[in-house]
Amino acid sequence: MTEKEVTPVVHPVPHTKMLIVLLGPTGVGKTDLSIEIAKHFNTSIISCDSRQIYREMTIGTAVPAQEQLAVVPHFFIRTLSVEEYYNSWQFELQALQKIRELFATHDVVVMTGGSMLYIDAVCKGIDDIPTISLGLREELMELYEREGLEAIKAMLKELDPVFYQEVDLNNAKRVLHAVEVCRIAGVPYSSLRTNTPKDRGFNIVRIGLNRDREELYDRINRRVDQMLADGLEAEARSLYHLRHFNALNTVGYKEFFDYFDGKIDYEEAIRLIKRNSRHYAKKQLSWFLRDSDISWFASEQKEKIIAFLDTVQNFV
RNA sequence: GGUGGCAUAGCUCAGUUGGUAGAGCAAAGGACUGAAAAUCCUUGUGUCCCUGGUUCGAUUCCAGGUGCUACCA
Repeated sequence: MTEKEVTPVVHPVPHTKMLIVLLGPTGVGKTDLSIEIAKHFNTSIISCDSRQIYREMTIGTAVPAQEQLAVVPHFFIRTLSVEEYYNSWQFELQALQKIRELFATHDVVVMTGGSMLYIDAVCKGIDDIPTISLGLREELMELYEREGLEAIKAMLKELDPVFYQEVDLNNAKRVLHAVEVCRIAGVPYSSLRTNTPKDRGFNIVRIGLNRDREELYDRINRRVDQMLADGLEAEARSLYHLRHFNALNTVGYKEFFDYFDGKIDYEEAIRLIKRNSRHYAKKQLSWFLRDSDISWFASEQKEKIIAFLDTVQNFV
């Protein structure tokens, strides 16, 4: 306490544990490297992937192979059914709990994946917001379908004029969600948004993996061809009856559903799966690149990355 | 070899009755806190094949060349 009087700045408790977050666009090569890193530090892997978490989807989500999963313990892979509701906040809670559990016996834990919001949820935290009831969601959805976005916008303007100014008013999902929160919480959504990262009590090192754009796209295209050879169409067909679940609003499946419905032909479905995967990769890069806390490496710099992580750990 | 057609964005092509151009696809950039592989926004890309000629002005008309293509030999 006397030290505090000398230095007015309160020093955070030195963290002795380190979470390595390996991130990057889809198809860049995160899976292989994450296993190497986990082996190097003799630890486990937290998967941070909003689709690999569903057990019914395997081919289309590029889940690590059985052999790879056997090398290092993986968590949050194929643990949920596509019929279950899930969101980034739940992931934040569960992943954090698992990470802390692992820290009891490990100094380092590896997290890898490409789900941007899920990564941020774990690293920075998501604001406390009451859980939305499915009843309200349906009620507002109905209103939206009956009276259009204008009606929902008008509600938001009334409930939360501050957020109304900030939000992308063309984005129905955002507007709808804000109204949901206001209705459930009884206060404006904007008043619940703190925009302050939470301290996790451990160090976080974020490694961004990237590679030449053309090469990345080529890998993505070829990976889709491999998925097709592995039976993606049959997998999609087996999930067709569950297509209305949000989990199946996923690249690789939704295009096949349109094909099954006769809306597009087979060639078009394949073309769209490839294109949408490329667009997804681009979108991920947009999100990650604006984050100045990420240390970027080219995908082939494996030794350099591990050396970098060793240095960071020794510093810790 | 002969005759015709074509040559414009990364691709497929449209167009300019002569005033340096536009669609689709591909692509690029961005937003994002409880649906996120979701959802939403923005953007164009150019020696109009080359060289001459006519013209105030040619991507457009004319001639020659080159390339591709079709048919005939």
